[in-house]
Amino acid sequence: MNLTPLQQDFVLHFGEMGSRWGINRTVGQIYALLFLSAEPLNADDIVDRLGFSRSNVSMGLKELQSWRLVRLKHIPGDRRDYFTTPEDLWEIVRTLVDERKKREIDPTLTKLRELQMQKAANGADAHAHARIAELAALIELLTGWYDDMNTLETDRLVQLLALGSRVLRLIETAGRVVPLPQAKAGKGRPSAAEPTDQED
Amino acid sequence: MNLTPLQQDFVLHFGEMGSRWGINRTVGQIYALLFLSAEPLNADDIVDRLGFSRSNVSMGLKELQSWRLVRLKHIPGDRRDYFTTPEDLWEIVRTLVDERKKREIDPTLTKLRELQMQKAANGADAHAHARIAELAALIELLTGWYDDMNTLETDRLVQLLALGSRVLRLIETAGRVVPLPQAKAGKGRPSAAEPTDQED
DNA sequence: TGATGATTTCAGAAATTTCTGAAATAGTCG
DNA sequence: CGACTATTTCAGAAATTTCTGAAATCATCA
Repeated sequence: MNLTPLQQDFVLHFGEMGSRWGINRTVGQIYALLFLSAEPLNADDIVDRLGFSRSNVSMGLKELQSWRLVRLKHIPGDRRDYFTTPEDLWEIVRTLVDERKKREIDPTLTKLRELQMQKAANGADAHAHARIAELAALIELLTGWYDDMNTLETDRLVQLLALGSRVLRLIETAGRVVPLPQAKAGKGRPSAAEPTDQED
Repeated sequence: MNLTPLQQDFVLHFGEMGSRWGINRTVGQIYALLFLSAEPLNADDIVDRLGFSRSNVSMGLKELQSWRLVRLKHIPGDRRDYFTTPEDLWEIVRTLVDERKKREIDPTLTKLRELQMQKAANGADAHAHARIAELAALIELLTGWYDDMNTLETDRLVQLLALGSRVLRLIETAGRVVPLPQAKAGKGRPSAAEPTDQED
């Protein structure tokens, strides 16, 4: 390895963590290396620094490209492909969440809707059907929220995140001026059907 | 398998998806089965319905317990352990996110802080240090937001999620009455940086 | 077109994870 | 205590995933 101690430490950590996420060690290390690197790297650079086989690096880069997490660059007069991560960290986060949602959530939501269709003719499976409906509603609420937040500009998003639960107080203030729309819960506990401007 | 078609379809799907999440097929199927089941099941019930070996079910249940995703119940006059999932779906979601945060995010945040400490005496690794600081700030923003939201009651949380980005409009309304605190961004890039000569 | 070099593919090797049956352990009751 | 049942542990088998080197493909340039 041809890395500074800082780089090495970071890269090894991401290799380890990679397996807790759905990605393998190689891919994690390649991404970590690219993430820290000030300038684009080509596949052989990565081979030199991480010591994986050329083909493994090739596959790792392909995997990262399928996640849309790396950018391909070209250096004039050099035929090789160079890779970087996006400069903007928020772009990385958005891509990561989008892809994970697409791979890990959307198929399940599709399946749940499909299962909801096959309503048993008799009243069998009542409990299972109820549970599935509840789960589908909850996932729809969460993904709907995410899709909505994802339309915001980063600056706005960061403002909102930094506010955290304090938004509630502000909303209540606003609620005294503008009437609030009623939240439609995901079959959420028969408790709340009352006015929104309650205090705690 | 001693399952209705609905159960079977659901259980098999969760087995498949399990591997996209960090959990294996067995554990996914066991959880799916418990999730749909109207009454608690013991280990042998699970063996009967899913056809795994007894020891595999034992390990799967242990794994689910380590995630705090199942509840242990006892039936009077029966020595065996019975398992259920929490009735309240939101409790499941909260536990899931908490555990994933603990296993997948927190160790990285710790590592990043540690790396930030070892500031190189000379100005070496400047870019890497900058990138690490940026990443740490972003993760802190996100986990801070999460911890904050997690203190809310479910009803409140659902209201907020259902509102989505419309909170912004309400906040602006409030902002005309109460001055808003300024959000402190995670070193968040002045949005559109320089153009990149990337390709697809 | 052919030479050169970059990149990908792919079959099998290596490593890792999952799963099983058998044995060990733990707990309860008479 | 001893018989009985429930549960866990664990070494090795089976399955899956990752990794490699060799060969094939692709692209560029003279």
